[in-house]
Amino acid sequence: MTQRIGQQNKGDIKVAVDLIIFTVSDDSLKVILIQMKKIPFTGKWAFPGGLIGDDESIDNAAKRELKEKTGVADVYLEQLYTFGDVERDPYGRVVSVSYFALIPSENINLKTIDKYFDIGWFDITNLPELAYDHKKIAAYALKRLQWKVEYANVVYSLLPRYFSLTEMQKVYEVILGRKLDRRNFHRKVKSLGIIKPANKKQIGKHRPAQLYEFSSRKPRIIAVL
Amino acid sequence: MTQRIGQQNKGDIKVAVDLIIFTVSDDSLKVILIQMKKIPFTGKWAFPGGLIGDDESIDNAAKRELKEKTGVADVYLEQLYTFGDVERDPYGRVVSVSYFALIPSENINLKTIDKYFDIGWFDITNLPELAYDHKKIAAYALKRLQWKVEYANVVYSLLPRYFSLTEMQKVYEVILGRKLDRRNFHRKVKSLGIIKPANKKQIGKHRPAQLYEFSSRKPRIIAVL
DNA sequence: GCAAAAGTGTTGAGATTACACCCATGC
DNA sequence: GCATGGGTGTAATCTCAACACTTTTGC
Repeated sequence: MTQRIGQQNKGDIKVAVDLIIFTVSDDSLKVILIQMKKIPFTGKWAFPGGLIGDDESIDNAAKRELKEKTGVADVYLEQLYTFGDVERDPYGRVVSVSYFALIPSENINLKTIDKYFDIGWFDITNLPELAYDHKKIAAYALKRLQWKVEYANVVYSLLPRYFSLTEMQKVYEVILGRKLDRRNFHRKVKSLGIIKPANKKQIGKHRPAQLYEFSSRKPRIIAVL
Repeated sequence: MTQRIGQQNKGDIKVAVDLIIFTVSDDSLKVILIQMKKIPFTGKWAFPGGLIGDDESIDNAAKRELKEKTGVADVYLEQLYTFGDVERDPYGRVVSVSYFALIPSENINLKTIDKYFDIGWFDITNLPELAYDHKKIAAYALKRLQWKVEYANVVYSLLPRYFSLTEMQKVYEVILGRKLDRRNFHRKVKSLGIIKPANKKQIGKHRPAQLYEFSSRKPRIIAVL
Protein backbone atom coordinates (compact mmCIF):
# COMPACT_ATOMS: atom_id res chain seq x y z
CA MET A 1 0.00 0.00 0.00
CA THR A 2 1.04 3.45 -0.64
CA GLN A 3 -1.09 5.72 1.43
CA ARG A 4 1.49 6.10 4.14
CA ILE A 5 3.75 8.22 2.09
CA GLY A 6 4.26 11.81 3.09
CA GLN A 7 5.39 14.59 0.83
CA GLN A 8 8.61 13.75 -0.89
CA ASN A 9 11.58 15.54 -2.29
CA LYS A 10 12.39 15.24 -5.94
CA GLY A 11 14.45 12.19 -6.73
CA ASP A 12 13.02 10.28 -3.87
CA ILE A 13 11.45 7.07 -5.12
CA LYS A 14 9.76 4.83 -2.59
CA VAL A 15 9.17 1.13 -2.95
CA ALA A 16 6.09 -0.48 -1.48
CA VAL A 17 4.47 -3.89 -1.50
CA ASP A 18 0.77 -4.46 -2.06
CA LEU A 19 -0.82 -7.72 -1.07
CA ILE A 20 -3.72 -9.46 -2.71
CA ILE A 21 -4.72 -12.01 -0.10
CA PHE A 22 -7.13 -14.61 -1.42
CA THR A 23 -9.23 -17.11 0.40
CA VAL A 24 -12.21 -19.23 -0.52
CA SER A 25 -15.12 -19.30 1.90
CA ASP A 26 -18.90 -19.46 1.66
CA ASP A 27 -18.60 -20.53 -1.95
CA SER A 28 -16.88 -17.36 -3.02
CA LEU A 29 -13.42 -16.10 -3.73
CA LYS A 30 -12.51 -13.30 -1.38
CA VAL A 31 -9.74 -10.78 -0.92
CA ILE A 32 -8.75 -8.59 1.99
CA LEU A 33 -9.23 -4.84 1.66
CA ILE A 34 -8.56 -2.04 4.10
CA GLN A 35 -10.56 1.17 4.23
CA MET A 36 -8.36 4.23 4.07
CA LYS A 37 -8.40 7.34 6.18
CA LYS A 38 -5.85 9.31 4.21
CA ILE A 39 -7.01 11.94 1.75
CA PRO A 40 -7.70 11.99 -1.15
CA PHE A 41 -8.80 8.36 -0.73
CA THR A 42 -10.72 8.74 2.54
CA GLY A 43 -13.31 6.01 2.77
CA LYS A 44 -12.02 4.19 -0.29
CA TRP A 45 -10.82 0.63 -0.10
CA ALA A 46 -7.40 -0.66 -1.07
CA PHE A 47 -5.22 -3.73 -0.84
CA PRO A 48 -3.09 -3.82 2.29
CA GLY A 49 0.57 -3.03 1.92
CA GLY A 50 3.35 -0.78 3.02
CA LEU A 51 6.78 0.58 2.31
CA ILE A 52 9.70 -1.79 2.35
CA GLY A 53 12.37 -1.33 4.98
CA ASP A 54 15.93 -0.36 4.18
CA ASP A 55 17.28 -3.68 5.33
CA GLU A 56 14.53 -5.96 4.26
CA SER A 57 14.13 -7.76 0.96
CA ILE A 58 10.95 -7.21 -0.99
CA ASP A 59 9.95 -10.81 -0.40
CA ASN A 60 10.35 -10.34 3.32
CA ALA A 61 8.36 -7.13 3.27
CA ALA A 62 5.52 -9.06 1.66
CA LYS A 63 5.75 -11.82 4.26
CA ARG A 64 5.83 -9.30 7.08
CA GLU A 65 2.81 -7.47 5.76
CA LEU A 66 0.90 -10.72 5.41
CA LYS A 67 1.77 -11.74 8.95
CA GLU A 68 0.75 -8.34 10.31
CA LYS A 69 -2.65 -8.36 8.67
CA THR A 70 -3.64 -11.99 9.00
CA GLY A 71 -1.27 -13.67 11.43
CA VAL A 72 -0.48 -16.41 8.95
CA ALA A 73 2.88 -17.48 7.57
CA ASP A 74 4.00 -20.40 5.44
CA VAL A 75 1.33 -19.98 2.83
CA TYR A 76 1.67 -19.68 -0.90
CA LEU A 77 2.98 -16.23 -1.76
CA GLU A 78 4.00 -15.19 -5.25
CA GLN A 79 5.17 -11.95 -6.76
CA LEU A 80 2.57 -10.68 -9.17
CA TYR A 81 3.68 -7.56 -10.96
CA THR A 82 5.40 -4.25 -10.35
CA PHE A 83 3.42 -1.11 -11.00
CA GLY A 84 5.52 1.94 -11.66
CA ASP A 85 3.51 4.67 -13.31
CA VAL A 86 4.59 8.12 -12.26
CA GLU A 87 1.21 9.40 -11.20
CA ARG A 88 -0.17 6.35 -9.47
CA ASP A 89 0.16 7.84 -5.99
CA PRO A 90 -0.79 11.47 -5.38
CA TYR A 91 1.63 11.75 -2.47
CA GLY A 92 4.78 11.07 -4.39
CA ARG A 93 6.61 8.58 -6.49
CA VAL A 94 5.87 5.11 -5.25
CA VAL A 95 6.73 1.95 -7.09
CA SER A 96 4.54 -0.89 -5.93
CA VAL A 97 5.54 -4.53 -6.07
CA SER A 98 2.40 -6.60 -5.75
CA TYR A 99 2.17 -10.12 -4.36
CA PHE A 100 -0.69 -12.51 -4.08
CA ALA A 101 -1.18 -14.91 -1.20
CA LEU A 102 -3.44 -17.91 -0.81
CA ILE A 103 -4.63 -18.67 2.69
CA PRO A 104 -7.09 -21.18 4.11
CA SER A 105 -10.20 -19.52 5.46
CA GLU A 106 -10.03 -21.16 8.87
CA ASN A 107 -8.71 -19.30 11.87
CA ILE A 108 -8.15 -15.96 10.27
CA ASN A 109 -8.41 -13.00 12.58
CA LEU A 110 -8.17 -9.77 10.71
CA LYS A 111 -6.41 -7.12 12.71
CA THR A 112 -7.72 -3.63 12.28
CA ILE A 113 -5.11 -0.96 12.77
CA ASP A 114 -5.62 2.62 13.82
CA LYS A 115 -4.31 3.74 10.50
CA TYR A 116 -7.43 2.42 8.76
CA PHE A 117 -11.12 2.70 9.32
CA ASP A 118 -11.70 -0.95 8.70
CA ILE A 119 -10.44 -4.18 7.24
CA GLY A 120 -12.49 -6.96 5.73
CA TRP A 121 -13.06 -9.67 3.17
CA PHE A 122 -14.69 -8.86 -0.17
CA ASP A 123 -15.97 -11.05 -2.93
CA ILE A 124 -13.62 -10.58 -5.86
CA THR A 125 -16.57 -10.41 -8.23
CA ASN A 126 -18.15 -7.60 -6.27
CA LEU A 127 -15.51 -5.16 -5.08
CA PRO A 128 -16.17 -1.66 -3.79
CA GLU A 129 -14.50 1.30 -5.43
CA LEU A 130 -10.76 0.96 -5.01
CA ALA A 131 -8.04 3.54 -4.44
CA TYR A 132 -4.98 4.05 -6.64
CA ASP A 133 -4.67 1.66 -9.58
CA HIS A 134 -5.89 -1.18 -7.43
CA LYS A 135 -8.74 -2.08 -9.72
CA LYS A 136 -6.19 -2.97 -12.36
CA ILE A 137 -4.19 -4.95 -9.82
CA ALA A 138 -7.30 -6.89 -8.79
CA ALA A 139 -8.04 -7.89 -12.36
CA TYR A 140 -4.47 -8.92 -12.91
CA ALA A 141 -4.33 -10.96 -9.70
CA LEU A 142 -7.50 -12.84 -10.53
CA LYS A 143 -6.27 -13.74 -13.98
CA ARG A 144 -2.97 -14.95 -12.60
CA LEU A 145 -4.68 -17.03 -9.94
CA GLN A 146 -6.99 -18.63 -12.47
CA TRP A 147 -4.11 -19.53 -14.65
CA LYS A 148 -2.06 -20.76 -11.70
CA VAL A 149 -4.57 -23.22 -10.31
CA GLU A 150 -4.85 -24.86 -13.70
CA TYR A 151 -1.14 -25.38 -13.99
CA ALA A 152 0.09 -25.88 -10.46
CA ASN A 153 -0.89 -27.47 -7.19
CA VAL A 154 -1.16 -24.18 -5.30
CA VAL A 155 -4.67 -24.82 -3.99
CA TYR A 156 -3.01 -26.72 -1.15
CA SER A 157 -2.62 -23.29 0.37
CA LEU A 158 -6.35 -22.55 0.24
CA LEU A 159 -7.48 -25.82 1.79
CA PRO A 160 -7.20 -27.13 5.33
CA ARG A 161 -4.82 -29.98 6.02
CA TYR A 162 -7.56 -32.57 5.47
CA PHE A 163 -10.27 -32.02 2.90
CA SER A 164 -12.77 -33.92 0.81
CA LEU A 165 -12.61 -33.98 -2.96
CA THR A 166 -15.88 -32.09 -3.03
CA GLU A 167 -14.30 -29.27 -1.04
CA MET A 168 -11.33 -29.24 -3.36
CA GLN A 169 -13.59 -29.14 -6.38
CA LYS A 170 -15.53 -26.23 -4.89
CA VAL A 171 -12.33 -24.25 -4.60
CA TYR A 172 -11.60 -24.80 -8.27
CA GLU A 173 -15.14 -23.93 -9.28
CA VAL A 174 -15.15 -20.73 -7.29
CA ILE A 175 -11.81 -19.60 -8.65
CA LEU A 176 -12.53 -20.49 -12.25
CA GLY A 177 -16.13 -19.36 -12.14
CA ARG A 178 -17.51 -22.48 -13.76
CA LYS A 179 -18.87 -25.86 -12.74
CA LEU A 180 -16.76 -28.97 -13.11
CA ASP A 181 -17.89 -32.55 -13.60
CA ARG A 182 -17.42 -34.44 -10.35
CA ARG A 183 -16.42 -37.76 -11.88
CA ASN A 184 -13.90 -36.22 -14.23
CA PHE A 185 -12.50 -34.11 -11.42
CA HIS A 186 -12.03 -37.12 -9.14
CA ARG A 187 -10.30 -39.11 -11.82
CA LYS A 188 -8.03 -36.26 -12.79
CA VAL A 189 -6.74 -35.23 -9.39
CA LYS A 190 -6.31 -38.82 -8.27
CA SER A 191 -4.25 -39.66 -11.32
CA LEU A 192 -1.95 -36.70 -10.74
CA GLY A 193 -0.61 -38.09 -7.49
CA ILE A 194 -0.66 -34.71 -5.79
CA ILE A 195 -3.00 -35.86 -3.03
CA LYS A 196 -3.25 -38.98 -0.92
CA PRO A 197 -6.10 -40.42 1.16
CA ALA A 198 -5.92 -39.74 4.87
CA ASN A 199 -7.16 -42.17 7.51
CA LYS A 200 -10.06 -39.92 8.18
CA LYS A 201 -13.63 -39.47 7.18
CA GLN A 202 -15.67 -36.34 7.21
CA ILE A 203 -18.38 -36.22 9.87
CA GLY A 204 -21.71 -34.82 8.84
CA LYS A 205 -25.31 -35.50 8.13
CA HIS A 206 -24.82 -37.64 5.07
CA ARG A 207 -22.52 -40.23 3.71
CA PRO A 208 -19.09 -39.40 5.13
CA ALA A 209 -16.54 -38.30 2.56
CA GLN A 210 -13.06 -39.70 2.33
CA LEU A 211 -10.59 -37.05 3.40
CA TYR A 212 -7.37 -36.39 1.56
CA GLU A 213 -4.23 -34.43 2.15
CA PHE A 214 -1.61 -33.12 -0.25
CA SER A 215 1.37 -35.40 -0.79
CA SER A 216 3.52 -32.32 -0.72
CA ARG A 217 2.61 -28.87 0.41
CA LYS A 218 5.19 -27.27 -1.84
CA PRO A 219 4.50 -25.37 -5.06
CA ARG A 220 4.78 -27.67 -8.04
CA ILE A 221 4.08 -27.09 -11.69
CA ILE A 222 1.59 -29.57 -13.03
CA ALA A 223 -1.32 -29.41 -15.44
CA VAL A 224 -4.32 -29.85 -13.18
CA LEU A 225 -7.26 -29.08 -15.43
CA MET B 1 21.50 -2.56 -14.42
CA THR B 2 22.79 -1.42 -11.18
CA GLN B 3 26.46 -0.62 -11.51
CA ARG B 4 25.98 3.09 -11.83
CA ILE B 5 25.01 3.57 -8.27
CA GLY B 6 27.30 5.55 -6.03
CA GLN B 7 27.48 5.27 -2.27
CA GLN B 8 24.12 5.83 -0.74
CA ASN B 9 22.72 7.15 2.45
CA LYS B 10 20.62 4.95 4.66
CA GLY B 11 17.00 4.95 3.62
CA ASP B 12 17.83 5.60 0.03
CA ILE B 13 16.39 2.86 -2.18
CA LYS B 14 17.04 3.07 -5.88
CA VAL B 15 14.97 1.49 -8.62
CA ALA B 16 16.59 0.22 -11.78
CA VAL B 17 15.51 -1.69 -14.85
CA ASP B 18 17.47 -4.60 -16.32
CA LEU B 19 16.82 -5.71 -19.85
CA ILE B 20 17.10 -9.19 -21.26
CA ILE B 21 17.10 -8.56 -24.98
CA PHE B 22 16.60 -11.72 -27.01
CA THR B 23 17.09 -12.36 -30.65
CA VAL B 24 17.41 -15.47 -32.77
CA SER B 25 20.21 -15.56 -35.30
CA ASP B 26 22.60 -18.17 -36.69
CA ASP B 27 20.38 -20.88 -35.26
CA SER B 28 20.88 -19.76 -31.71
CA LEU B 29 19.07 -17.75 -29.09
CA LYS B 30 21.12 -14.74 -28.09
CA VAL B 31 21.01 -12.01 -25.48
CA ILE B 32 22.78 -8.68 -25.20
CA LEU B 33 25.37 -8.27 -22.46
CA ILE B 34 27.60 -5.34 -21.57
CA GLN B 35 31.04 -5.68 -20.08
CA MET B 36 31.43 -3.65 -16.92
CA LYS B 37 34.20 -1.31 -15.88
CA LYS B 38 33.02 -0.64 -12.37
CA ILE B 39 34.59 -2.52 -9.46
CA PRO B 40 34.05 -5.05 -8.04
CA PHE B 41 32.64 -6.37 -11.32
CA THR B 42 35.37 -5.10 -13.64
CA GLY B 43 35.46 -7.26 -16.73
CA LYS B 44 32.33 -9.15 -15.80
CA TRP B 45 29.31 -9.15 -18.06
CA ALA B 46 25.81 -8.04 -17.18
CA PHE B 47 22.46 -7.29 -18.72
CA PRO B 48 22.09 -3.68 -19.81
CA GLY B 49 19.97 -1.43 -17.66
CA GLY B 50 19.92 1.71 -15.61
CA LEU B 51 18.18 3.69 -12.94
CA ILE B 52 14.70 4.97 -13.60
CA GLY B 53 14.16 8.70 -13.78
CA ASP B 54 12.05 10.62 -11.31
CA ASP B 55 9.47 11.47 -13.90
CA GLU B 56 9.48 8.36 -15.97
CA SER B 57 7.39 5.24 -15.53
CA ILE B 58 9.18 1.94 -15.17
CA ASP B 59 7.80 0.81 -18.51
CA ASN B 60 9.18 3.91 -20.15
CA ALA B 61 12.56 3.42 -18.53
CA ALA B 62 12.69 -0.04 -20.06
CA LYS B 63 11.70 1.30 -23.48
CA ARG B 64 14.29 4.06 -23.25
CA GLU B 65 17.03 1.65 -22.27
CA LEU B 66 16.11 -0.66 -25.14
CA LYS B 67 16.18 2.22 -27.61
CA GLU B 68 19.53 3.43 -26.30
CA LYS B 69 21.23 0.08 -26.64
CA THR B 70 19.69 -1.23 -29.84
CA GLY B 71 17.92 1.62 -31.58
CA VAL B 72 14.71 -0.38 -31.84
CA ALA B 73 11.25 0.45 -30.58
CA ASP B 74 7.84 -1.16 -31.05
CA VAL B 75 8.97 -4.64 -30.23
CA TYR B 76 7.57 -7.06 -27.72
CA LEU B 77 8.58 -6.00 -24.23
CA GLU B 78 7.28 -7.64 -21.09
CA GLN B 79 7.98 -7.17 -17.44
CA LEU B 80 9.69 -10.25 -16.09
CA TYR B 81 10.27 -10.05 -12.37
CA THR B 82 11.41 -7.66 -9.68
CA PHE B 83 14.51 -8.60 -7.75
CA GLY B 84 14.76 -6.97 -4.38
CA ASP B 85 17.26 -8.75 -2.17
CA VAL B 86 19.09 -6.42 0.17
CA GLU B 87 22.60 -7.46 -0.77
CA ARG B 88 22.25 -7.84 -4.50
CA ASP B 89 24.26 -4.69 -5.30
CA PRO B 90 27.44 -3.93 -3.37
CA TYR B 91 27.01 -0.20 -3.94
CA GLY B 92 23.73 0.21 -2.18
CA ARG B 93 20.14 -0.79 -2.08
CA VAL B 94 18.89 -1.27 -5.60
CA VAL B 95 15.62 -2.88 -6.54
CA SER B 96 15.74 -4.14 -10.08
CA VAL B 97 12.70 -4.53 -12.29
CA SER B 98 13.65 -6.81 -15.16
CA TYR B 99 12.07 -6.83 -18.60
CA PHE B 100 12.58 -9.05 -21.57
CA ALA B 101 12.44 -7.86 -25.15
CA LEU B 102 12.20 -9.79 -28.40
CA ILE B 103 13.80 -8.18 -31.41
CA PRO B 104 14.38 -9.36 -34.97
CA SER B 105 18.04 -9.92 -35.72
CA GLU B 106 18.09 -7.73 -38.81
CA ASN B 107 19.47 -4.22 -38.70
CA ILE B 108 20.66 -4.17 -35.14
CA ASN B 109 23.56 -1.87 -34.43
CA LEU B 110 24.79 -2.25 -30.90
CA LYS B 111 26.00 1.00 -29.45
CA THR B 112 28.97 0.76 -27.15
CA ILE B 113 29.08 3.44 -24.51
CA ASP B 114 32.09 4.80 -22.68
CA LYS B 115 30.68 3.48 -19.47
CA TYR B 116 31.35 -0.08 -20.60
CA PHE B 117 34.26 -1.95 -22.10
CA ASP B 118 32.09 -3.68 -24.61
CA ILE B 119 28.64 -4.78 -25.65
CA GLY B 120 27.72 -7.91 -27.56
CA TRP B 121 25.46 -10.83 -28.28
CA PHE B 122 25.87 -14.09 -26.37
CA ASP B 123 24.34 -17.49 -26.85
CA ILE B 124 21.97 -18.01 -23.93
CA THR B 125 23.23 -21.55 -23.52
CA ASN B 126 26.80 -20.41 -23.21
CA LEU B 127 26.99 -17.25 -21.15
CA PRO B 128 30.14 -15.82 -19.60
CA GLU B 129 30.30 -15.21 -15.88
CA LEU B 130 27.69 -12.62 -14.97
CA ALA B 131 27.69 -9.83 -12.40
CA TYR B 132 25.13 -9.37 -9.61
CA ASP B 133 22.33 -11.93 -9.54
CA HIS B 134 22.13 -11.86 -13.33
CA LYS B 135 22.68 -15.59 -13.71
CA LYS B 136 19.42 -16.13 -11.88
CA ILE B 137 17.72 -13.51 -14.04
CA ALA B 138 18.96 -15.22 -17.20
CA ALA B 139 17.54 -18.56 -16.14
CA TYR B 140 14.26 -16.96 -15.25
CA ALA B 141 14.03 -15.05 -18.52
CA LEU B 142 14.68 -18.15 -20.59
CA LYS B 143 12.01 -20.13 -18.80
CA ARG B 144 9.50 -17.34 -19.23
CA LEU B 145 10.29 -17.00 -22.91
CA GLN B 146 9.93 -20.73 -23.48
CA TRP B 147 6.60 -20.71 -21.80
CA LYS B 148 5.50 -17.60 -23.62
CA VAL B 149 6.13 -18.80 -27.15
CA GLU B 150 4.04 -21.89 -26.47
CA TYR B 151 1.07 -19.87 -25.30
CA ALA B 152 1.21 -16.65 -27.26
CA ASN B 153 2.05 -15.29 -30.68
CA VAL B 154 5.02 -13.24 -29.47
CA VAL B 155 7.46 -14.67 -32.01
CA TYR B 156 6.15 -12.05 -34.41
CA SER B 157 8.63 -9.79 -32.67
CA LEU B 158 11.59 -12.05 -33.47
CA LEU B 159 10.81 -12.49 -37.15
CA PRO B 160 11.06 -10.09 -40.07
CA ARG B 161 7.87 -8.81 -41.64
CA TYR B 162 7.87 -11.65 -44.20
CA PHE B 163 9.12 -15.09 -43.30
CA SER B 164 8.83 -18.69 -44.38
CA LEU B 165 7.32 -21.35 -42.17
CA THR B 166 10.73 -22.98 -41.99
CA GLU B 167 12.19 -19.81 -40.52
CA MET B 168 9.37 -19.59 -38.06
CA GLN B 169 9.85 -23.19 -37.05
CA LYS B 170 13.58 -22.60 -36.53
CA VAL B 171 12.80 -19.83 -34.09
CA TYR B 172 10.62 -22.18 -32.08
CA GLU B 173 13.22 -24.93 -32.17
CA VAL B 174 16.00 -22.66 -31.02
CA ILE B 175 13.97 -21.22 -28.16
CA LEU B 176 12.59 -24.54 -26.99
CA GLY B 177 15.80 -26.44 -27.56
CA ARG B 178 14.15 -29.30 -29.40
CA LYS B 179 13.26 -30.32 -32.93
CA LEU B 180 9.70 -30.05 -34.14
CA ASP B 181 7.98 -32.04 -36.83
CA ARG B 182 7.63 -29.91 -39.92
CA ARG B 183 4.25 -31.28 -41.00
CA ASN B 184 2.70 -30.95 -37.57
CA PHE B 185 4.13 -27.47 -37.22
CA HIS B 186 2.70 -26.33 -40.57
CA ARG B 187 -0.72 -27.70 -39.79
CA LYS B 188 -0.78 -26.18 -36.33
CA VAL B 189 0.24 -22.63 -37.13
CA LYS B 190 -1.95 -22.52 -40.21
CA SER B 191 -4.98 -23.64 -38.25
CA LEU B 192 -4.44 -20.95 -35.63
CA GLY B 193 -5.03 -18.12 -38.04
CA ILE B 194 -2.23 -16.03 -36.60
CA ILE B 195 -0.39 -15.81 -39.92
CA LYS B 196 -1.48 -15.24 -43.49
CA PRO B 197 0.27 -15.91 -46.79
CA ALA B 198 1.94 -12.93 -48.40
CA ASN B 199 2.16 -12.41 -52.13
CA LYS B 200 5.80 -13.22 -52.02
CA LYS B 201 8.16 -16.09 -52.44
CA GLN B 202 11.54 -16.58 -50.96
CA ILE B 203 14.39 -16.33 -53.44
CA GLY B 204 17.21 -18.85 -53.09
CA LYS B 205 18.96 -21.86 -54.53
CA HIS B 206 16.15 -24.30 -54.02
CA ARG B 207 12.43 -24.51 -54.21
CA PRO B 208 11.13 -21.10 -53.22
CA ALA B 209 9.16 -21.02 -49.98
CA GLN B 210 5.85 -19.32 -49.55
CA LEU B 211 6.28 -16.27 -47.36
CA TYR B 212 3.88 -15.37 -44.60
CA GLU B 213 3.21 -12.42 -42.37
CA PHE B 214 1.43 -12.15 -39.04
CA SER B 215 -2.25 -11.28 -39.25
CA SER B 216 -1.70 -9.05 -36.27
CA ARG B 217 1.53 -7.89 -34.77
CA LYS B 218 0.00 -7.47 -31.35
CA PRO B 219 0.49 -9.77 -28.38
CA ARG B 220 -2.24 -12.36 -28.20
CA ILE B 221 -2.71 -15.32 -25.90
CA ILE B 222 -3.11 -18.51 -27.84
CA ALA B 223 -1.91 -22.07 -27.39
CA VAL B 224 0.65 -22.46 -30.14
CA LEU B 225 2.32 -25.78 -29.36
C1' DG C 1 19.79 -34.99 -63.48
C1' DC C 2 20.88 -34.14 -58.93
C1' DA C 3 21.14 -31.73 -54.65
C1' DA C 4 18.54 -29.18 -51.37
C1' DA C 5 14.77 -27.44 -49.17
C1' DA C 6 9.42 -27.05 -49.58
C1' DG C 7 5.13 -29.00 -49.28
C1' DT C 8 1.56 -32.25 -47.90
C1' DG C 9 -2.08 -36.62 -45.32
C1' DT C 10 -3.02 -40.60 -42.56
C1' DT C 11 -3.07 -43.46 -38.66
C1' DG C 12 -2.95 -44.80 -33.69
C1' DA C 13 -2.79 -43.53 -28.91
C1' DG C 14 -4.04 -40.88 -25.28
C1' DA C 15 -6.73 -37.35 -23.22
C1' DT C 16 -11.01 -35.06 -22.55
C1' DT C 17 -15.80 -34.72 -22.41
C1' DA C 18 -20.39 -36.11 -21.55
C1' DC C 19 -23.41 -38.66 -19.07
C1' DA C 20 -26.53 -41.84 -14.81
C1' DC C 21 -26.86 -44.89 -11.31
C1' DC C 22 -25.92 -46.95 -6.67
C1' DC C 23 -24.10 -46.11 -1.75
C1' DA C 24 -23.68 -44.62 3.09
C1' DT C 25 -25.24 -41.96 6.58
C1' DG C 26 -28.52 -38.93 9.76
C1' DC C 27 -32.84 -38.09 10.87
C1' DG D 1 -37.56 -44.89 4.40
C1' DC D 2 -36.14 -40.81 2.61
C1' DA D 3 -33.24 -36.94 1.81
C1' DT D 4 -28.63 -35.62 1.03
C1' DG D 5 -24.31 -35.64 -0.64
C1' DG D 6 -20.46 -39.38 -1.85
C1' DG D 7 -18.63 -42.44 -5.02
C1' DT D 8 -17.77 -44.72 -9.49
C1' DG D 9 -17.33 -46.49 -15.29
C1' DT D 10 -17.99 -46.23 -20.23
C1' DA D 11 -18.47 -44.55 -24.86
C1' DA D 12 -17.64 -40.85 -28.29
C1' DT D 13 -14.80 -37.18 -29.66
C1' DC D 14 -10.82 -34.59 -30.15
C1' DT D 15 -6.04 -33.70 -30.01
C1' DC D 16 -1.30 -34.88 -30.52
C1' DA D 17 2.55 -37.55 -32.18
C1' DA D 18 4.67 -40.26 -35.43
C1' DC D 19 5.83 -41.09 -39.89
C1' DA D 20 7.69 -40.73 -45.97
C1' DC D 21 7.15 -39.36 -50.32
C1' DT D 22 6.60 -35.90 -54.08
C1' DT D 23 7.61 -31.08 -55.84
C1' DT D 24 10.20 -27.12 -57.22
C1' DT D 25 14.06 -24.69 -58.05
C1' DG D 26 19.42 -23.63 -59.07
C1' DC D 27 23.28 -25.37 -60.75
